[in-house]
Amino acid sequence: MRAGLASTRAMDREAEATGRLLFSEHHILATLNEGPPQGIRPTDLAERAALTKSGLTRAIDRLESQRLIERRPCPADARGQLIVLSAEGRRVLRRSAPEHFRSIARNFADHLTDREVDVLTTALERVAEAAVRR
Amino acid sequence: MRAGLASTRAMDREAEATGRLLFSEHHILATLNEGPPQGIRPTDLAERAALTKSGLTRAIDRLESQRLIERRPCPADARGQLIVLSAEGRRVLRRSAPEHFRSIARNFADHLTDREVDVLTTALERVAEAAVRR
DNA sequence: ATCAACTCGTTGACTATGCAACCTATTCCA
DNA sequence: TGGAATAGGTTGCATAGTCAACGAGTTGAT
Repeated sequence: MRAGLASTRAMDREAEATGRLLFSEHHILATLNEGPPQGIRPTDLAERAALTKSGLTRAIDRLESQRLIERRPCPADARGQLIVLSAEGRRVLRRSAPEHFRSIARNFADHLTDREVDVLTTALERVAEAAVRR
Repeated sequence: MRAGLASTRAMDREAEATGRLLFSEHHILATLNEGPPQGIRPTDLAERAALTKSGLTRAIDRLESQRLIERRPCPADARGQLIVLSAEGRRVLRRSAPEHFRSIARNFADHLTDREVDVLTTALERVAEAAVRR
């Protein structure tokens, strides 16, 4: 927990200072970018960002007000939506990415061996899956 | 990050529901309990809890208002303080601990092999040390 | 076909935490 | 030894996130 909290904070401080996307913002945009072109449902996005539904609503609000994403009605379910990356969002993501990854390296990955990265990835993925499904 | 966020949230929800100490509260009291009897300096405590100075001030405020800890003047440095676990704090910690550890097991450790626990511990400790020192 | 139970996303109210600025005490350099 | 720089802790203000309750839409059992 310490590692996650302290390194996320360090990365966000750097991002703020250089005008880049915050860690969680980058993560949401990247998830959208890698998803299907029609968009992703907020509930799915919440799971992948480890946010609650309401937390995700606020995050979406912020990103939408910056015109980085769009809310679209979901044709398959009138309650739901599809969140889509805007052209501007894609630009900002692309511009942010290189320094974002360097920041992850500096504040996290560079302190680990390749083997440790492998173990962490599979092990924590398992923990996250279990915790999210509750 | 997902694993840490989601499992901490799950544990805090359980703790709230059963009237136990929250994860971070337990961590602070346990750190005090394991430290020297004269107490621990807030700045040290902040590092061990991955909080900023101001975040720790607020956490201390809350625990003090519940009479679980005490602020004492620090004889060696008139600017500083020593935070000490109160008798009541020790009682509450002891009472909270068993279910706290079971909750950690359910929401985290049970999903990992022993080897994974070893790797995570040493690797993430290294990351946390590096991130905290900034 | 109906209606109860559930799901989706939002909102209000609240909490934890961050940063920057501040005051006080300490340290260190000239 | 005097004064600038630094460190310890608190505070004002801002923000992201939580939970519980809600309205609207969907599902499923009878």
